[in-house]
Amino acid sequence: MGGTKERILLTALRLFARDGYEAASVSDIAGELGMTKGALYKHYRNKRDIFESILARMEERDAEQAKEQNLPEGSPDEMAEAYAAASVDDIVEFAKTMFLYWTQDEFASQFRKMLTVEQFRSAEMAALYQQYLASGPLDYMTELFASRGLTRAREKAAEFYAPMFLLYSVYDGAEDKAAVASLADGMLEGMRRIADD
Amino acid sequence: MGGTKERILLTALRLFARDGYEAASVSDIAGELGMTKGALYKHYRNKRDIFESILARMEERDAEQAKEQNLPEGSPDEMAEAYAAASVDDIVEFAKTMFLYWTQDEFASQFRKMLTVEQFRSAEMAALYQQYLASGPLDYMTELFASRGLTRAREKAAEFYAPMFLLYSVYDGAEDKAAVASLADGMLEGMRRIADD
DNA sequence: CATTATAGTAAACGTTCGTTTACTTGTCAA
DNA sequence: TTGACAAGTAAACGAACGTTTACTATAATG
Repeated sequence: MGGTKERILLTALRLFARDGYEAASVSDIAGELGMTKGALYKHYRNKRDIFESILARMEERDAEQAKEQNLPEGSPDEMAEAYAAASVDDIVEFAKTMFLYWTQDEFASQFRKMLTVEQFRSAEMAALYQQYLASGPLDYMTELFASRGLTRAREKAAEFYAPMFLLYSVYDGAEDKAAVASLADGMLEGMRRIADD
Repeated sequence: MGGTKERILLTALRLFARDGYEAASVSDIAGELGMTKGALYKHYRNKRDIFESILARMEERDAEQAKEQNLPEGSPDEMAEAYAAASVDDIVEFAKTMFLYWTQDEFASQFRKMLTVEQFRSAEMAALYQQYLASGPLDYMTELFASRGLTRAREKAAEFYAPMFLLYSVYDGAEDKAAVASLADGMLEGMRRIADD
């Protein structure tokens, strides 16, 4: 008894992220793990089952991570309180953590790529992509700024989040990934002045 | 003799953008066009030939578009001259045109989505994605600001281009696309102050 | 009018797909 | 020691894949 089921999950995620769900075959996944495809079916009912386990895993991780941050995921009332209490430094720190999470964390990084390549295939995938990576974080940061009573909250949120979002893509294509990471860090440092108007 | 070859190209692009190259089948493409897959082979040698015709088409369009703008694509010397001559208003206008192009123009919009979903499959696709949509435009705008003698050119370029880049994705997932387009317009208007430091 | 080219169909080719089946092995509990 | 279970293999299944072939209808050309 080993972490075979886990290894299947991670390998499938990596191939789904690179090739897309349809183009990544069950044989490919099994081949990468040095086993035959028949063995996969001892651990998952079918290919779709692996995919949905990945989505479920991300949901778990997301819930855990929200608990570790003090920035909340709870009821509207709780959120409003925590928003108002958040300093600009808190927000910058939150953004840095978020960038490192989606670029450095192996699972999150591959999951982000998978959502990127699957987003146009169904309304469900489009919604998840928006929620995790596009309008979701943007709306979140808009609330963050609005609750602090700042004007032009939406524009500020975009000015704040957009560079991070762009740097995800630049990071993915970069040879020197460390350089992009430090560029992102410097950029976020510079962001502290956005809220000072 | 009709525009059958052209209709195949556009339909294939739409399906490659939605499903990815591998997952979009020759039968799917033919089915959308109300013909059998055998007919496709009277116009293209094989599936890959359709894909490469799409890439070639984008290259043509890109060259034409560069000619229509007065912002150049030529030798380093020409570029430096034109950069220095470009006013901030020119840059804002260029950015607006660019946003409309990648969201409203049918071919460009689908091509952008196709690159997005194919970018992790090969180094060639990764390079094209970077060139057309990520580090390419970012480097271009960095040069634009640097040639005008502005400090922090890279940061300014990112502040300028990043919101556009984010809004591509928000636009794709939006129900009210007109609202996102006008948000983008307002945001670019606000960008005129970036260069005033 | 006969011929040639074009653009289509229908069917078949060999390969790969996701999935199932029959069988083998090792481990561990009764 | 035996028997059940877990985790693997190899082979087969039908369906779908990209591609090729043989054939048909239509229209332009000598």
